[in-house]
Parts: sequence; C-alpha cells; structure tokens
Amino acid sequence: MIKVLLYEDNPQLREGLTMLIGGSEGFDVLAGFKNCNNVVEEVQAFNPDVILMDIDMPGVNGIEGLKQIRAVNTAVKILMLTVFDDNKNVFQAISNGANGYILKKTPPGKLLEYIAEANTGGAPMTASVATQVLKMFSSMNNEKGEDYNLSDREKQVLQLLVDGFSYKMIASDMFIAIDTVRSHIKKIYEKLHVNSKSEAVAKAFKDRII
Amino acid sequence: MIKVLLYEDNPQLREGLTMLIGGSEGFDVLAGFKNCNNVVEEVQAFNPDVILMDIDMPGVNGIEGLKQIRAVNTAVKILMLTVFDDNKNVFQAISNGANGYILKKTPPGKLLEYIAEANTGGAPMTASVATQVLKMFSSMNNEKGEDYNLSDREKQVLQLLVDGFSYKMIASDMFIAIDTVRSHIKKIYEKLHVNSKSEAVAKAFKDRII
DNA sequence: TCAGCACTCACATTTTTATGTGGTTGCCCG
DNA sequence: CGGGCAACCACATAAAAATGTGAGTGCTGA
Repeated sequence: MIKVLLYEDNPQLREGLTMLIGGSEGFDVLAGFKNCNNVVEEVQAFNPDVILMDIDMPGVNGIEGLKQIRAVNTAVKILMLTVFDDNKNVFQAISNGANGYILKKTPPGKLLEYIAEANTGGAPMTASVATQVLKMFSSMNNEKGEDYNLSDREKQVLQLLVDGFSYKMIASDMFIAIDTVRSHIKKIYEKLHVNSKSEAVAKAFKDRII
Repeated sequence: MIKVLLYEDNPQLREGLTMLIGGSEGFDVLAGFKNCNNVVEEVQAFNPDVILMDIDMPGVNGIEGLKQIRAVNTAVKILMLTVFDDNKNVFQAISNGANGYILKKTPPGKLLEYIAEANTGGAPMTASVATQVLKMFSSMNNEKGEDYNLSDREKQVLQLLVDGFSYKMIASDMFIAIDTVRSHIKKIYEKLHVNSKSEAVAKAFKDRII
C-alpha cells in the first residue's frame, strides 16, 4: 500500500485526485492540503511514501515546500505536479531533489503508474519535461575545452594530485620512484601550460580533465 | 509511418528488433547495421526519423556514433539502447545530444511507445536512468554544501590561490606582507580541514566556495 | 631499422610551502 | 571596559615542490 500525501490548492482537483488515487488498488491517500504552510509538520505526522506537490499554490508554493521537506527528509518521494513545464520551475524542482515532474494533463492511468514508479525509486517525468532536462544538461556540459592529450599515466598522476596526494604518496601509490613522479608532473605542467600543482588542479577542474 | 534505423552488433537482437518494430503498425525499419563505421553516410542515405543506437559495439561504439551523427544532423532522434545504465555512459550520451536512453530489458510494448515518443519530441528514459540524470543534475547544482565561514579576506586569498598565485604574488596583489598571507592561509587550511594549497584549491572547486 | 615517445630513474639546487611561536592593532559586543 | 576576533606582521625551520640535466628501456610506426 503506497501512502500518498496531496498538496493542491484547487479543491475540485484535490478531491478528484483523492478519489482517483484513494479509490485505486494499492494506493492510500492519507490527506490533502491546500498549501504548504505547515508542510514539515504534516509530512512528519503522516509519514507518506509519495507526495504529490502542486507548484502553483498561494502562500508557500510547491518549490518552497519541496525545499522545506528536503531539509528534514530526503527519503520521501516527491512528485511535482503542475500545469506548465516552464524551464525555471523544472530546473528549480530537480535541483532541489524532486523525484519526478509531471503535468496535470497526465491521464489518470499514467498518474497511478508514475506514483508507483516514484515509490520504487524511479524518476517519472512527462516526456516534454524529460526533453527539457536533457537540453539543460547538455547545454551545461558541452564546452569541454582542449584535450591537452595527457597520457594515461599522466592522467593518473593528475588525478592523484587533485586528490591531494604529495609526490611521495603518489610514488608509493603508483609503485614508482619519486623522481619518476617528478618527471611525469613536469610533463603535465608543460602540456597544461602551468607551473604549479595548484594551477594544475584548478585546470583539471575547470576543463573537466578529470 | 516512423522510419527507424538500427545499430546493434548482436545479430539475433538486431533481427528481433527488426521483426518487432517493422512488424508493427506505423513503424518501418529502413535498415540495421552491426557497427557505426559508416554511420554518417548511412544516416544521410536513409534519412530516418529515429535511430536506435546500441552503446557497446565493436569498432566505432554508440557514443562515438552519436557524436558523429550529431556533427552533421541535429534533427534525427537518437535513442540510446544498452544493457547497463552506468553513470559514465548516461552522462556521455545525454551530453552529446541523445534524445533518450533506454535499457535493453525494456518490454517490447514499451519500446514501441518510446520510439513514438522520441519521434514526437519526447525524451523517453528508463526510470532508473531518469533517476540517475536527476541525481547528476542536482549534484551539479547543489548550492555550496558547508559554509566553512571563511572571512572576506580569507575568501579573497583563496580565490587568488585558485588562480594560481604564489604567496609572494598574493602579498603584492593584496598589499600585505607575505607573512600575513601565510597566516591567512593557515587559517583557511584549518577551516577547510586540509593541509596543502592544492587540496584547498580542489575543495574550493568541489564545494563551490569560489 | 631507426626516430619518436612514453615511461622509468638519478642527482643537484633553488624556490615555495607548511608549521610553529610569537606579537600589535582596531573593532564589536556583552 | 575588557574579552574575542579579524587582520596585520616577524622570525625560524622543516618539508615539499619546481627546475635542470642526463640517461636507460621498450614499443610503435614510417
């Protein structure tokens, strides 16, 4: 039995969802609320498996509610439910630990499926939302700079530098002499056009070499 | 009629997929290939709507194939198909413009649904993959974990360290004595729980202090 | 087969960092 | 008004890193 908590300001929709979900085999609607003003207390009191959270609500909105819940509970599954799949809200929601993001126009059958999916650790998303997420993701990560073509060994050394290892530690970790570590590092500096450990580390992060 | 192109090295699976998809109403399998060695030419010749792309193939693998296609064609929908939902591949795939990422264990009915969804601009994803994507996303965007409460001056010094400045340079840049730089840095190390410049730099990046 | 390159190691020297132990100012807040 | 703290400075020493020069091995590809 999947225990569901509802947050939705529209009384008709809230009723409708309660009927639909509560009337289905395997689902139980614990309660429904019209805003997130006491969301933390309510979640703690009811201890649901899945929360359906509308975004556009008066008072404390869904994103804010999501944050508040996540501040004290990272286990409960939270499905954002909204009319629009606007970029900003999607971004905010998933950045703050929402487990899924579905549109209100989702057909009833699908909705139940999504809730079940979220409950078992999935991340149900309306297709259009998924598309947005992928776009955001790829736009964020596309500018891998140059290659610097470090050799495997050099990459390995650089990784250890990033992890805060000293030359001595790297040497013992890689089973080579400390002087060998030195020459690797000298080579790395040449390739990255830097001349200190910390610059190399910074560059490794900036250019996502590691 | 959705025109589909298949890339899958396993002959049985390729045949099976061809049967399944080609035998379904509204779908047409144009061709199937066992590797991506001539992927660009093939895609241009057949001009499919959707490409099903296996990741683990000998020769040019699926990720590489994806890149090559995207270099010349950003319109065709590409669905990655794989046995594992390992982090690295998912990341690579979506960073390079895949439209979806589904596991081979996906039931036949779902598969057709996914292809149709991709064709209409959706981003079908196996739930476990979607979960991963959300995790990656939120881990990339989580606002600075701890605070470490560095003072303004300390933040300034750390910033210069990240920029590759030596103590001497920091001193002249900030118009303070090198010994003052030292004491600032010692304090920073205490607060960040590190004991070397490069560790501090790494932490600055990881925890987005800068 | 020969040049190029990655990888390995050695020795020496200088520079930079890290650590420790002091101290002085000036500000804010109880 | 006095304690706490950020910011400043000094001296000393040990450890680590950076730089230079040189050299052997083994693989690869022209």
